[in-house]
Amino acid sequence: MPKVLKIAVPVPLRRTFDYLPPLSRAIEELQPGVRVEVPFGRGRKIGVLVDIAETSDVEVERLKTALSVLDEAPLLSPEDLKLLAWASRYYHHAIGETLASAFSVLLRRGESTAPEARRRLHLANLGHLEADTAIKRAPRQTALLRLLRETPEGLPSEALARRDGDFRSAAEALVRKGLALWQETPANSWIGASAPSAAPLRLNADQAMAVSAVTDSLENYRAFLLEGVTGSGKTEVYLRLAQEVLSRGRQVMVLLPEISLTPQLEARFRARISAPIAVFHSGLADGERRRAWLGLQRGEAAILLGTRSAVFTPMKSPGLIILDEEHDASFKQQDGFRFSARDVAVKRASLLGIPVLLGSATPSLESLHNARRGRYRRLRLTSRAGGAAEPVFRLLDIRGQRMIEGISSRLAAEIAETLARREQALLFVNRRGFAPTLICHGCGWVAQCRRCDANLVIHIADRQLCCHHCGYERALPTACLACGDSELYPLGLGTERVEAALAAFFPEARIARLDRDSTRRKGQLQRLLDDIHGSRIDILIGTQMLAKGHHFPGVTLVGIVDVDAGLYSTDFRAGERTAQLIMQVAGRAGREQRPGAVVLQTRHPEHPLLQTLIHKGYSHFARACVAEREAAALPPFSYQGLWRAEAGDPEAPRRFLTELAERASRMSAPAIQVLGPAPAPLARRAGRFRWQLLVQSAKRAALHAMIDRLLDVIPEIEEHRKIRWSIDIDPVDLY
DNA sequence: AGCACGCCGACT
DNA sequence: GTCGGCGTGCTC
Repeated sequence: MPKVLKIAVPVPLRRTFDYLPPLSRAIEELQPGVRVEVPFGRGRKIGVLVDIAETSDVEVERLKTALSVLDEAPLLSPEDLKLLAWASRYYHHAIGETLASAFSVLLRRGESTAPEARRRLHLANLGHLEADTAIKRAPRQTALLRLLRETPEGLPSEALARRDGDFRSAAEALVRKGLALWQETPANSWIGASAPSAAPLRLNADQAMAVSAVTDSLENYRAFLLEGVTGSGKTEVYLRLAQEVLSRGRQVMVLLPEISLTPQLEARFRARISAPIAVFHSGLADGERRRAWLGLQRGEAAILLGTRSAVFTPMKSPGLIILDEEHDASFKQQDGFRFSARDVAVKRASLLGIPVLLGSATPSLESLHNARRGRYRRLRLTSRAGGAAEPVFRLLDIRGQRMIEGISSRLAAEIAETLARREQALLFVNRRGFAPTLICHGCGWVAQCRRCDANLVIHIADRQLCCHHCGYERALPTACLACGDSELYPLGLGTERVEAALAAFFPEARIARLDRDSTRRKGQLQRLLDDIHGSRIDILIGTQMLAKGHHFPGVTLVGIVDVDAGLYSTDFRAGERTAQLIMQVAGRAGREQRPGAVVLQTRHPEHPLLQTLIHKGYSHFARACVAEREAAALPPFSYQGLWRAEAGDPEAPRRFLTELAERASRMSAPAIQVLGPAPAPLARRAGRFRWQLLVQSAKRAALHAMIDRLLDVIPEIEEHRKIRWSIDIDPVDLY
């Protein structure tokens, strides 16, 4: 029997496939972690060699021979493979797809790792002089020449094939005429490497303590929870540690919840660190992404800056993982491979024997609990660096108050005072659009989405009704679609409506809105942020986007227009999230020397969440919340897996999950609770009916064993083909 | 997931 | 008589 290659093929199947070694390469040279092209079905696929075995469960005559090995040396190290195998098992996700997620797109497609020659097109001396008239009959060449005159650094060759036209032949024509010339750049030259321009800041006692605690354990696995309010100087701690790790010749991985936060952090890292930084941002072309990926894999790039999908990127010699805003739900992937980048980061650090640092002003209850059990070491930054004052919270009881478009007169007065002091105000409204509902005064009809169980949201700017769940859009009707009455009213508040109201209140003020709609186009967010920093904005209205990371030093008043929306929800995590949101929004105020005020409009000023949070602080609130979770045996005191199922047939998902639940109960595992099936929170979305089944246990191993057994019996369930199902481990969105 | 095979309805 | 609907089964 010849040796057998165990290949993870990128298909949604929970097993590897066996192949005979290719004829081209001696088996002794093969190592797990190389990409292998294999015949699969009637096509070919790029898989990853995960193991070399003596025998196969498949008869040898049925085995196909691998076509070729794509890499000289493994692209994934044994530690990478171990991490990915763990993730595949833990999240019950197909091994081939799990492994594929570690590669950049081009490498996944089987393209070469050989560094491509990089060329830039530059203006030749002649090009400076030549009048455009000489080539006026060639509009492409004229346009390109003009572009080259505006870009002294030259144009990369890959930028010539653009969406607005292919300029490659025009480029060659200009080169032939001596107006332009190609310049080669070495493939491994990093655009990122730069001379540091900023000096390190002085550390306060807390920061110094945190830096030394992590430094002391750089040679071992250790998880740290770095707790510090906005402005307490977490970034400075990250920078010091990064420098220390780099000085030991190792790499640093830095993960952030979302891409809009990378430019700020990137700028701070670049100002202080001269080593090459590989940033994974959404604007990266496939080729650039491969270059960054290979730079990290080969150890040419020293720092990785990215979002959750970067957590699996192979690195040659990682020495530290930093994950900022660890409480943020966007670290959890919400479709397909539903992993938590935070939990994967911790696992990766433990497999590598290196420290991981989780930072947050408002740590998740999971992490606080881990700290309390001694699994994480807690590090606290108690004072605001630079001596800025803590914001002052004020509950604004709006019961019986006269409200105009959701704004009480007292809030309006506070905004007026802020503007009079020539300071900035920030208003948080957790919904984009004008109003979440359109209702008919004549008959009570409400505009609903035809395909979802949701109301249509009014968007005044483009005079449309939009479904925020399926993307459905229609023109704003002028009369009721049910009774024809023309008295239609917007119900509820969105950012657009608050913006319009404030524009009427404060006609002189410069008002800006920051939400997904106003920042859709590239560069718009940056422009808005620049305007805020440049004091060209007086009042800023925005959604969640405002709450994350951005610093607004000129803001001294923060208003939360409707805090009650977050207080009463069926999701057991709603309280935690609301508290985090309040603290995060509050963190935008009172930077630098001016104290900030946070005003919360509420009809429930006595609500325990608000009282505890505001008078005793987040830590206190979190402790109370953890106690409640313990009493109710909810996470982090139990572990959950959520089975989601959806189909066009309204009853099929329920029947499917009921069958699954019955099989689970027949398996008689006493440590397991099966809850449901229940309709999903949005029971109908984009025309599909959705149900879910919660599997819960205080014992993690028992939960996973049960899920594995259920996965095995799914093919026996009659309707399993009609249903699109998925399993979500450690779900963060239950309802 | 793809992709083919296969067996029943409306068309050149 | 065919084109094509998507149910079923398989991928080493």
